[in-house]
Amino acid sequence: MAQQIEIGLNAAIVAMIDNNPCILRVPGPDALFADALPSGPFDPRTHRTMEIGLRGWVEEQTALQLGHVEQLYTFGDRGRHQSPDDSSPHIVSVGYLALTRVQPEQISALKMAGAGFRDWYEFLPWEDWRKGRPAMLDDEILPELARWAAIADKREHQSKDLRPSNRIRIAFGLDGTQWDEERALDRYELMYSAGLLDESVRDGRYKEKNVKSSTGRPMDHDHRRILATAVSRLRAKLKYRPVVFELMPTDFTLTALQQVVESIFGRSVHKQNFRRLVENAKLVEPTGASTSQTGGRPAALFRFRGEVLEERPAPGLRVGRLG
Amino acid sequence: MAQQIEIGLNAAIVAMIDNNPCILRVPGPDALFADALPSGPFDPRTHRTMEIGLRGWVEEQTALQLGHVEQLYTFGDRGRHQSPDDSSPHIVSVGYLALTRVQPEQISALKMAGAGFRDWYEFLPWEDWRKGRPAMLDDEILPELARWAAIADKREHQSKDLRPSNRIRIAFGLDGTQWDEERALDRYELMYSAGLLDESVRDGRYKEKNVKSSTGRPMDHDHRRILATAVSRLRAKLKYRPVVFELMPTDFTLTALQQVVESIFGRSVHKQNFRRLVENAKLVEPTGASTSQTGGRPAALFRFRGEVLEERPAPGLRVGRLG
DNA sequence: TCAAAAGTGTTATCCTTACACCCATGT
DNA sequence: ACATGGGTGTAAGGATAACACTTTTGA
Repeated sequence: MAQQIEIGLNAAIVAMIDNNPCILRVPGPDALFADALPSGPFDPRTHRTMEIGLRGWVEEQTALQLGHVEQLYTFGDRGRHQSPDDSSPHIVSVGYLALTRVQPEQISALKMAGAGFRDWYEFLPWEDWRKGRPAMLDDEILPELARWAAIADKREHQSKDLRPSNRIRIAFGLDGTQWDEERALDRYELMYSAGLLDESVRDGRYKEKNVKSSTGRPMDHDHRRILATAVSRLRAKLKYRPVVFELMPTDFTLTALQQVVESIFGRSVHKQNFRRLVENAKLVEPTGASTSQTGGRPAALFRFRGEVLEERPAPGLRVGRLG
Repeated sequence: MAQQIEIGLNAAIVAMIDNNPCILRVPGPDALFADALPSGPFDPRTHRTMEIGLRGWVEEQTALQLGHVEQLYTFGDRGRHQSPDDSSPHIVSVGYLALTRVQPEQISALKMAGAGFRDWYEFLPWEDWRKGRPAMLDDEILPELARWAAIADKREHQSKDLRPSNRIRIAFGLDGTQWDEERALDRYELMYSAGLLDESVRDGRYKEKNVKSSTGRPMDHDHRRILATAVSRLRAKLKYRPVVFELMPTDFTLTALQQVVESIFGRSVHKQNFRRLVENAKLVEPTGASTSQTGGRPAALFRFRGEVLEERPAPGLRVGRLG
């Protein structure tokens, strides 16, 4: 009668390494195929809430101190990840985004345990526009998506949802519409549906991948989807909450702050406007010190001015268009 | 080893009745105490995804056609709703927001089954500013919140989160900060923590309610919290997605549209600016007909122009400040 | 003719965007 | 002196917010 289910908690744990956004990966059960996100069960007998449970096993297994933690989405994912030997007992999984800072010695400790941080753009390479529009979009992704859309449009021609070709146009910023970095999840899902990802094949949706070259590293289960959700959410959150600072050292230069923001958004931002924004929002204060580690003129050091949280209701980095 | 858990799906199903936002309520298990949100189990054997499961039992039990459905939040809520006879077996519950249209005959059918729609402001009366600032805020809620904050501030004085008095200031728009209709959830949670709600007492957090008069109808379990989440989410969503139209009849006057938007936001909006907004966004088109049902000059009828979905990436009603 | 609601035209202000130039240090 | 990155001032344009008045019906 009452259906019994097990809950899995999966975390996309983000830290900056050399001003690049990295996520913690562990070897997947099918280790040859793909990485996995760290995950653990939720046991309501030992943890009062799921977030406490998550913090518990993460800090226990990785010795990382988590800062901001945020629930992303819950899915009961039968139909996905049906490996023949279905060793995964949990049917419902809850995805989380977590932010942390990481020290070099922690990195080596993790490495010995087989885990480690990896640049999130290795999993989602089309999301990185910092060096301009990624060539793989026009070379591989968009042509194949267009081919798929032509078929899918017909199949869904009377659905009341948006037709695939339009979803693609909006998600990928085609004809007139512009690229919106927050739509990372939409892009992932379209590529999954169109058979452009290793996961599309693994889940039995396609016989073979519809594109020859790499479309980023795959992950176990839905983990890459969770990562795409985390990327979308973090990119959106930055604009109205000062969460970036949980990824920064206590003292930093404005350029370093800008680089971190750019690396998360996957695009460059306008230097002066960025600075004015940070200044007007009173998000930081000068420490008084400066550093000449950067080459060129020494840069003033700043720290996060935590009091903004108590002053303004939504202090974020509402960065504008391309820089 | 593997902890077995049951999943409950709870839906805040919203429909407009006489231009007021109403939610579907059913008699709670503890029927004398409070209403409940409709809820049902998730059985992965019969439903591929949780959303399909939800649509399934809702349409089966209520004969309502759901439009937009959106997951809100998942909580593993031990510690809440510990009724002495804990007859509720599920420990994890997933909250959903769903929009629907309802006909008079459906209302009577539901009434016979003991269910029915109720104005959501009966549950959250402090959220309705359409007739000005609700008196209960200054009469009851804010004084008691201030008293609680004085104590709670001390207890949490070294927490790195915001102190309660500041969370109150931001959530309720005190000194300089202005009321933000999207913070309905924050407000609910603060009132719950401060012992202002019947739920605070029922859950054993307080011996008695800290305020004599009514602070809105209580609900079972976390259901009023889910409702507050739904209100927040719908208010936010309206601004960047044209979901209002799922709550409107196919043909409507611009004033009716404005009233629906106002009733959801719980505040009035500026008439001309609202109209210009709707017009500029090309969200509607005239049907050609007009109605004189409204008293006064007949009003032109409009319908939703569904093509905007295919044209603009984020077509919503970015309504501005107070009208 | 008057009440009640529909419907329109215009201006001030601020925020976003874009532009180009000067400054301080290490080599 | 020159390369490198740090740091600033200012103006154009568009979106937002605020304003008050005219029009068409039913009673």
